[in-house]
Amino acid sequence: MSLVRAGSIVEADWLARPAREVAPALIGCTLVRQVGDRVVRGVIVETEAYEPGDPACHAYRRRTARNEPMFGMAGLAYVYLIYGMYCCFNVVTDLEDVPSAVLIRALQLESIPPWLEPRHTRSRHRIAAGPGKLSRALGIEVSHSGRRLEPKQGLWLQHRDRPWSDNPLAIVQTTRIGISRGTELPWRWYADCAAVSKR
DNA sequence: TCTAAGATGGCA
DNA sequence: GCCATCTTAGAA
Repeated sequence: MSLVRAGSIVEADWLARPAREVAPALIGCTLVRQVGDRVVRGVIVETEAYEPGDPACHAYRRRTARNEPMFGMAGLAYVYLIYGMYCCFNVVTDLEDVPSAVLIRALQLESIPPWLEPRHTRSRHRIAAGPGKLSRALGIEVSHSGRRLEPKQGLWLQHRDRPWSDNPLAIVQTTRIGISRGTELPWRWYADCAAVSKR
């Protein structure tokens, strides 16, 4: 693994380990979205891990066209449509052919995305509180699935900034939300703040 | 504060 | 039918 500098871009090799390790490590990192010349940044405050052998993992049964990116190299995006109207954004982790990913569930946004409709910007601190709202806020769609997380794609990750490292929020580990199997696995992490989907 | 149900579409 | 969701309405 390469040396990690505060604020530097997260590279694939840093993500090439089990999702249950990456998920808590991503808390405090920044997700950056660029559309044209407009940039929106948000600190990741809530994550969930999905791994092989985990009945809640999309790749639990078999490899399909939808879950294909989960089998790919670390550092890819895995995005899927849920309940017909929302997208969920995941960061692919671990080695190739080891289907695993981290669901990014909430961000503490640095600024209000200028492209968002006013009706979605009313609850200032909770605009990206929840995976569906997060994807809507950043304009992440299924078409991003399988793409690398890098500036060239307009979507990438940065390591924790110095301010976070100097004064980190407490990280809570608990069970995952919105699933019916694997409910006992404690693979959800969040930083205790208002931007989290649920405490 | 809580529970229930509707919107809406791909997937197994 | 089931969903790694969110919002709104209505009960309590």
